[in-house]
Amino acid sequence: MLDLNSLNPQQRQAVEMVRGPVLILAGAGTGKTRVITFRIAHMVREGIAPRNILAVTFTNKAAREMKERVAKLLPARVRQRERAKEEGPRISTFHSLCARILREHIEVLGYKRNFVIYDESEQLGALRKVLSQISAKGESSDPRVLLALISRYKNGGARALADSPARAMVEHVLRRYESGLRACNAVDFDDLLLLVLRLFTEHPRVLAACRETFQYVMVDEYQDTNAAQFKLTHLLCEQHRNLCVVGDDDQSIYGWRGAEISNLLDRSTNVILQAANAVIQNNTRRRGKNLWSARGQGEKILLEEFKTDEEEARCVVDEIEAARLMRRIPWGGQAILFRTNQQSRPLEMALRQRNVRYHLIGGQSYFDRREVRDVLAYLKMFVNPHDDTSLLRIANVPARGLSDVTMERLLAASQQRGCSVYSAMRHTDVQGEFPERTRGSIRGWLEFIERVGGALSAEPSLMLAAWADRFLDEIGYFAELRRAEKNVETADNRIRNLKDLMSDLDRAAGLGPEERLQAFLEEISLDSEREEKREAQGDQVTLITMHSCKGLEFPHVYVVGLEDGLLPHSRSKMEGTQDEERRLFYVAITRAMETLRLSYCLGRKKYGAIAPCHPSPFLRELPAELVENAAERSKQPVAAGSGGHMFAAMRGAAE
DNA sequence: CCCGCTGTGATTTTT
DNA sequence: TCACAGCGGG
Repeated sequence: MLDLNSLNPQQRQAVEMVRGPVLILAGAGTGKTRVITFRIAHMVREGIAPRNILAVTFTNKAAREMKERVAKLLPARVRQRERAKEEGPRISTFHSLCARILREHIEVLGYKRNFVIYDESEQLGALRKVLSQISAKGESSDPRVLLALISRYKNGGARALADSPARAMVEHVLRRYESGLRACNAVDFDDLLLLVLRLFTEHPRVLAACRETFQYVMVDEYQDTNAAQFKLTHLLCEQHRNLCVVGDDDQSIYGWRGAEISNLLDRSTNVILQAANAVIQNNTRRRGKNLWSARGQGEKILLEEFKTDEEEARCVVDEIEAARLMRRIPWGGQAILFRTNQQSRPLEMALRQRNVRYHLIGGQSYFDRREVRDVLAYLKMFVNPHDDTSLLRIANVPARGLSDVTMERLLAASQQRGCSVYSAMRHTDVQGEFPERTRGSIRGWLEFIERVGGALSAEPSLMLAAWADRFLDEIGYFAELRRAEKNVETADNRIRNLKDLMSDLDRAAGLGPEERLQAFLEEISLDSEREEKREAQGDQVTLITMHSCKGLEFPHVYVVGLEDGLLPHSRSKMEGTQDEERRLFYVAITRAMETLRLSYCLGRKKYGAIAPCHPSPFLRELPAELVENAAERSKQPVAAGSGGHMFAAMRGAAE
C-alpha cells in the first residue's frame, strides 16, 4: 500500500510534484528508484490513467523489478483491471519501448512489420560480410572495433567522430552495412532508437499519438542516457513538460556507449559509505555529494589477498558458506561482483563444487551457445526468410548439400539482383547456374522453408514447441548434435538447452503462432537475461558484473579481482577513462548494505598460463581506518575434500 | 561437397 | 583456454 509518510521530505516532494519537469540528483542508495515507483502509484491514485504513464529504466532487469514494486503499491482492483486490459503504466527500457513503437509504425519507413532485431554477433556477421566485399586487400580492420565506432557514430552523430581519422572509413562502411541490414529487413540496437526518432520527425502524427499516450514520463539512471535517448525524451515531453529524471553523476559508467553526464539515506552502513566517498572524491568534475547513513558504523571492510583467481574463488565460496552456516545469512543475501564476465568462470566452478546454488546475471553463456544460436536463426528465418544473416547461418546446418561455395554464389547473385538470398534461390535463372545436384538441394531447402514456415500462418492452433521439435528432428539437427559431440554428456546438455528454449516458445498465450513466435524472438533479443524463472526460485548467490549490478543492493557483497588492469581495466588507460572506472568501483562498493569484502590476486590464469597481477590502485584510496587488511593472514586454500566435509557436517547440524 | 584437423588469435562493460 | 577460420584428405 502506498504510504507517503514513509518517505523523507525531499523524496515526498519529488513524488508529489507530478506536473512539470523534475530533476532528482542523488547518491547511491538514497532511494531514487523508490521515488519513481511511489510517484507512479501516487499518480494512479490521483486519477491519472496508468496507460498515460511511462517509466524508462536502463536495463530490463530494472524494469521488471520496478513493475513488481509498483504493482505492490497499487490497490488490488487497479491491478486486476490493468491485467485484464493490458493497460498498466508502461515500464520498460528505451529499446523495448522503441521496438513496440516500431512494430506498429515501421512500415512508413519502408521496413516490413516482421523486421528482426540483430544482436551483436549478428551485427558482426553483417559487418564482416560488408568488409569482405570492399576490402579485398588484407586490410585487417577489426570488425569489433569498427562496430563500436559505427555505434558511436550512429548514436552521437558525426560529431562523435569529427576528429577521428577513421571517420571517412566508418561512413563508407556504414552506408553498406545499413543497406545490408535493410535488405534483410533487420534493425540493430541503435536503429531501434534512431528509427523512432526518424519516425517522430518525419511523421508528426505518430509523434502526436505518442505524446497523447505518454503524458507523464520518468527516466531512471538519467546519467546513462545518450544523445538519441535524450532527443527522444525531449520530443516526447517538450509540449507537456511532465518529465521527471533521476540520476547520479557519480554512477555514470556507460560513457563508452555514448552516455553523457549532463537525497536522503537509510541503507548502507557508514563504513561503506565513507569508503565510497573517499574513493569518489578522487574524481574531478562532479557535483558535491556526501553519503551517510543512520544505520550506524557497521563492520570494517575486509580486504583479502590470494595467490590465484582459483584460490580466490574457493575462499569466497568458503566465506559464503561460513556466513550462511554460522551467521544464518542465506545465499540470496550474498553477491559476488566482478569486472568482466569471464571472471565468473572460476567462481562458478567453485560454487558448483560446493553445491552452492547461484545465479549468473548477464554473461553471454546461454544465448551464445552454438546450438541455441542455430535454432534461433532457424526461428528467425521462418518469421522472415529474407533475413539473409539467419538464413546463411543455418542453410547448411546440418549439411544438406549447400556448401559455403554455393551459398557465396547465391549471395553474389542476390546482390546483383538487389534481392534477398531467399528470393535469389527461388529464381529459376539463378538455379540454372548450378549443377543438377545442387539445384536439387536448393529446391529441397525452399520446399522445407515454405512447408514448415507456412504452417505458422496456416494452422492457427499450432503449438510452437511441438512444431520446432518436429522440424529439428526432421532435419536431423538433434542427431547431428549427438554425432558431432564426442562427449555424450555435453551432447545431452546441448539438447536439454534446446528443449528448455522450446518450452518457452508458447509463452505469449493468446496470440496466433506467427505473432507468438515474433514476440518470443523480440523478447530474447532485447532481454537476453530474462531468467525470471530461476530468479524467482529461491535462495541463490548472485554473480554479477559491476556494470549490471547498478541499482541493485545486497546485504553482503564480495568484490573480487581488484587488480590493476582489471579495475581499472587496462583498456581504460589508453582511452583515458579512468574516472569512469573509479565510478564503477564506487558503484560496486555501494551495492553493499551490511558487509563488504574486497579481494585481489597475485596471479591470474590468462590464456592458460598464470600471469602476475598487482592490487588495484583504487584500493589505496580507501581510508585505512575503514579497512581490515587480511592480506597477511595468509590464507591456505582449503583442501576440497576436508572443507566440503566440514561444511556438510555443519549443514547437517544446522538443519 | 563434407569433415576433421591444425594453428592462430583473442578478451570490457550492455541494449 | 577456447573458439573459429582455413586447409587438405576422403
